[in-house]
Amino acid sequence: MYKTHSCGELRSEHAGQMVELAGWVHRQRDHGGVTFIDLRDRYGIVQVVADPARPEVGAIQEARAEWVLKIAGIVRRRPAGAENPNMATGQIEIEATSVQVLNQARPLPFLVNKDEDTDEALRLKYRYLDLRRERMQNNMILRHHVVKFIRDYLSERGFLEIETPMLFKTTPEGARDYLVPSRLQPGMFYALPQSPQQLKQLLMVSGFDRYFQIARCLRDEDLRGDRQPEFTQLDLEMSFVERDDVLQLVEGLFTKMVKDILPQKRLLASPWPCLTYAEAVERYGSDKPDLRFGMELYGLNEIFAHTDFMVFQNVIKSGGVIKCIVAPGCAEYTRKEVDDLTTFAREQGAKGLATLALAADGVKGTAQKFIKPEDVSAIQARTGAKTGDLVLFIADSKAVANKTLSALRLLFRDRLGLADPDVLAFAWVVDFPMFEYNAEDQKWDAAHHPFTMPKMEDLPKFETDPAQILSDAYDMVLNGYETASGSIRIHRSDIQQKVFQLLGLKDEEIQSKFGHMIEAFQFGAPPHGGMAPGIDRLLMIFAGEPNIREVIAFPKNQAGRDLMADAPSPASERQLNELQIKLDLKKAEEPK
RNA sequence: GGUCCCGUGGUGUAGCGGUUGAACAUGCGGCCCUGUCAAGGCCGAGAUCGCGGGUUCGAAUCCCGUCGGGGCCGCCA
Repeated sequence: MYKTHSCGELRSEHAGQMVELAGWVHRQRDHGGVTFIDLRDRYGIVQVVADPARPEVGAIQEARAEWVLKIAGIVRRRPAGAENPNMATGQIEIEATSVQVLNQARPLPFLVNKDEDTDEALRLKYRYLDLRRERMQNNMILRHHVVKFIRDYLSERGFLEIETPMLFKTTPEGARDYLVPSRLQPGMFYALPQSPQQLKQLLMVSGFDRYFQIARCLRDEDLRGDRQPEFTQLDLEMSFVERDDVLQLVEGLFTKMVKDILPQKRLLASPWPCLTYAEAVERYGSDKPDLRFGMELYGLNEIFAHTDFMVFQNVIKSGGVIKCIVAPGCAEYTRKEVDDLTTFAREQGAKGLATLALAADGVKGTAQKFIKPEDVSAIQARTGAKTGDLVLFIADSKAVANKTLSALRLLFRDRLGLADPDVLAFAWVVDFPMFEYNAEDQKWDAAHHPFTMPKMEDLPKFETDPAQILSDAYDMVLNGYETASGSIRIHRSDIQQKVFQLLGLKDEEIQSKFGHMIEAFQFGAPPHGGMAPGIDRLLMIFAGEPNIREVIAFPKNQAGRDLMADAPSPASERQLNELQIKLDLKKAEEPK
């Protein structure tokens, strides 16, 4: 070993000990006759001091930031008055007896001893340096603690961790698959798993009634701040359980996790709130509401039932809704600020935005002249809007009104600082619809996935009104993010057939794509269900990071590229030949 | 596929039509300095303002295109 101790562990009680340390030069302070180095490893930082005139420690003066040193020396209490209360090791220092340079370092492309904003492309290109920063080290350490907690918690409760294949089968439903060509079966393709969904259900058929896996999932869709093409889920599944058994287990897991490893965070409520999908969408316009603040949506169709305002009238006539939110203290918004909100609303799909400003010197706003004074009073009574507030109306289809007002609600959350960053507002959203109609393809899609159990009492609606069928699907939401999704699964092959048929799959297709599932369910499949919390997204929220990349060691950028290794990259002629693949690139650029 | 924003020494920013021979901080190099901890002092090097084209007497600054990066919509069972 190069070292007897870590840089972070030394304290007053080590005083007098001979120690050896190895680490990176965090900072160097050269005073001529005495030179200090802050030596860093992942456990912390300790001050090393030496007189560079002595040859055996002379290297302390040559050393530059991020050089790798081995230090031998004596731990001693710092002289009175020279202690540093801001450092964990600030009571002591190492009086070096030997300073050995293990490796030099070129000046870095950016400073790692400072948490300075740096172009993210540069950070990603030199990710291994970026990961030296305290912020990223902390994120990786937190990630380890979270995953370890999960493994311990579930193991103690009888869960088995079982691995499932990365090379599996493409499925017609859901996200776009990453395909992997087969060399041994030319022209055939594996798919990388979007999740181990089918495999974990088959493990239930095998009798592993409590399974989990820290599973990598891959989806070839466009990226977002909270979405990477490969991400990690806690995949778990249980047999002989009902919905609330799964919810209780997961709620218990995260409640204890927060208590044990996130002491700086507070749960909004325990037990967690539970909303139905319908309720969440009605009150917050979203199936993943941020419950850390109010600012709920209000439906105003009754108040405007007999309005003269043509825009509102027409929307009501055509079956749409008029809903509003109240932005507290925003009545004095300027024309430009309101225009910007309107632009924002349009970007979300709304046709426009009407406002009512309850200013101190009277009611103003774009809708003022269309809204009767008694209706203003009715709106205030309904929403609690006070003088000084700005009421924002969207008149549109239910879906557009909800989506737009939900986006506006989050805009005001950030603008007005309405949400406490130290609060974790976990909540359940349950009773999702089973199917959604896909107008573009004129067919029904599974809202969650096709293995989700419809509510038994809704089974007759398969023939009459699929839109009204609810399912035993549920989401865990946290601070406005969907952080887990799950369901009770279908374990009867007849119901599974029915679902596939409604989704428009032909019998041959069902057989070729999902025959193994249907068949498995005929060999004694137990009732089962589970869910899959997204580890990266949870960590992003736990760490207070603005995007998911900050909690992933080597993430992709928005274009799905790894800027460090420069992936993806072209395959060689030979590789393609072995796979019997010919490229047919439509867009000009040939790979070089 | 669409849309918006960003791109100035190694890094982070300022400058946004002409006293700017592009400024400041930090980093880098040299010298001085025995107690600092974002050490300090002095000196120095370092950017043709992502790239290409245009407008103009004059462009880092305005316009168009392009490349790179980010946010959002679509997409994400």
